Order: sequence, then structure tokens, then C-alpha cells
Amino acid sequence: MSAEVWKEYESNEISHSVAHHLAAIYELMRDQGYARVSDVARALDITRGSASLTLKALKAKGLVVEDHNKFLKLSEEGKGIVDAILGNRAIVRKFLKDVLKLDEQRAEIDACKVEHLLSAQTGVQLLHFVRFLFSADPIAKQFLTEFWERSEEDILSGDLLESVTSLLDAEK
Amino acid sequence: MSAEVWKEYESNEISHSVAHHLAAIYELMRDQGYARVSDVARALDITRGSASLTLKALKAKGLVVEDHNKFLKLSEEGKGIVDAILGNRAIVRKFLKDVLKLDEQRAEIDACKVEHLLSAQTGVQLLHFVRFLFSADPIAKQFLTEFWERSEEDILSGDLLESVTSLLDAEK
DNA sequence: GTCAGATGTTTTATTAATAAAACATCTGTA
DNA sequence: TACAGATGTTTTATTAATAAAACATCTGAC
Repeated sequence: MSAEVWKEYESNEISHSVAHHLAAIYELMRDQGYARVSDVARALDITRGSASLTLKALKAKGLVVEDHNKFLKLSEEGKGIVDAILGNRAIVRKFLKDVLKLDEQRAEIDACKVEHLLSAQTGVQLLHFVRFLFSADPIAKQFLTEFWERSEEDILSGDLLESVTSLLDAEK
Repeated sequence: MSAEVWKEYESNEISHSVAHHLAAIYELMRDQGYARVSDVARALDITRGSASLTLKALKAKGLVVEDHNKFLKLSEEGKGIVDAILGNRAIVRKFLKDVLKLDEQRAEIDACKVEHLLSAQTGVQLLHFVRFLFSADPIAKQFLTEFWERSEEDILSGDLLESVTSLLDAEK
């Protein structure tokens, strides 16, 4: 793997922590109508001091704006970022849970870990795919039924890398 | 989202950096037969000093072992971890590139970002899924053909979160 | 009006991963 | 043999995200 590719990770503008600070504001606004530093800290289970510092940085970056009364909200740019992240989370979770049939908890955790790292294109394409999978199209219905049936028998032996490698090799 | 879920991220035993140090050793061993601190540093495009410190920690954790001549290799545990990570990378990349039809570079970068974060169960289930998709089964073939045909017209309007939300709501 | 409790900020410290620079060691060539 | 170049380590500094503790401010109950 090339160094340019692996170093993309660090250049990700939105860290996991930042993603969740922004998402917390979004959810607090939606659920209780307002969001203060303390509310964010409580929601994320971190200290107020920590939230205060991270949110100060986000205000400086223009992703979060503050009321005359210290009430926080997302800027337009902040909203756009949260939208992409929560969109990715929702579609990945659905795919893992309802297509791959991972248990709820696993799907939730994995989706939460990758939501801020997947590109918007990936989210959009996955949405297309899942939408077609669950559409009324008989081929899609048949495909899903057969996949799930088959999953019950088909138990993987050996290690993952080897299995994937042989799948990839088989194509050529 | 619950705090227990989002904090799982930090508790991930393998960071992106560690994942790539381990993978570099694996690939160097495979490609040139040996791996030293300098080789790893060069492969990752970081300084020798940095690689030295990170690898020291990995030796202390028992994931990497060192020759009498400073040659590095993976322990059994280290091998297991690399196996899971490269397995995840390979299957995610294939899914993104050959099913969702994302361009090569995008698929590579996204797979690289999430490879160490996805659970083994997710990797295994995705492998099952992709294997069936590309199997000789006529339903799978038909399904893929129709999905790709449809993709050409079906352009998404509006924002991702809204589209996913309406997909999710539609089910109930 | 006072005091308790909640809220917000700042300062100090920690951790992981990095760079940079100084230093030590090893190796091969002239 | 001596020196150049590669290799490995250590030390110092930086950054992001955290905790903890000290501090300031605000608010509401009595």
C-alpha cells in the first residue's frame, strides 16, 4: 500500500471526537430544542472542561456558533457535515443489520466507528444499493431470500484473509 | 446515541497507525523476505525515530518480535491481527469497487480507513455476501446486472441523511 | 439576601503518534 | 584502517483529546 493512501487517514478533516461533538449538538437540538456545553459533555460522557475546549475549537473553525446566552448551534457548514455523517451511519447500520444480519449492537458499533471516515460517494452508492435490495423488484426479493437461506448453511472455514484472497484470485 | 457505543472507538485495541506498522511488516516479509525498523519507516513514509518508538511498544505488547540481528517479524498474535485487518481491507475494497462501482482510488482509501475498525464478524458476513453476489447463481447474476443498469439513471437528489431517513421510514 | 447547585472556562497533566536532531553502531569500500 | 553511509535509539517538542481541579458566574430556593 502506498504511503499517500494510508496517510489520508490523518488528513481526514473530521475526527471521531469532532464528529460526535457535532452529532450531539444536532441530536440535542432535535430532542430538547437547545444544546449547551454541559449538555454536550453529558451526552458524550466527558468532562465539561474537555467539551468546552473542543467546542471552542469548533467555534473557531466556524462549525458551531454560540448564542448571546451560550446556547450552541450548528453553522450551515456544521449541519452539512453532520448530515453526511449521520447519513453514512444510518445507511451502514441498515446494511449491516438488515442485509448482512449482524446483531443490532454490532451493527450500531461498527457503523459508529466508520461513519465519519467513509466518503460521501460511498454513502450515496450504498444507499442506492440498499434501496434496490429492498425495492419491490422481484429479482431483488428473490436474491435476498436466497442469500439468507444460503447463509444458514455456508459456514466459513479458515481465516478471513485467505478466503478473500482465494475469492479474488478465482476471478482472473 | 449512547455514550457506551461512541466510546468503543477509543477502546479499539488497534489504532490506524499500529495497523499499518503491522501490515508493513507483513508486506515487507512477503515481498522482500525481511523487515527492519528502517524498512517499516520507509514503507510508511515516517522517520526512523518514530517507527522505532512505535515498534518498541509493539514488541512490548508481544505483537512484534525481534531477531538477534534486529530483524522484525510478527508474533502469532500479530499475524492474527494483520490477517483480520488485511482481510477486511480486501473484502471492503472489492465490495466498493466491483459492486458499488466506486473508482479504484476511492475504494482503496475508504477501505484503508475502516479496515481496522470493522469487526471480524462484519468482514466475514461481507465476504459471504460478495461471494454469493459473484457466484454462478443466475439470480445473483441477474440481480447485479439489473442493479448496475438501474444505477445509470437513478441519480439521487437532496441530501443523504434525508434520503436514508425516508428509506428507513418507508419500511414501517 | 444568601447559599447551594449548575454551568462555563482555564490550567495542569497525560497519552499516542508524530518530527527533528543528536548520538551510537554497524558495514563496506577504497 | 579509516571514513562514508546506512541503521537504530533517545531526547525534545508538537498536536488532539482527554481528566482533574481550581476558579468564576449565574440561578433559584428559602
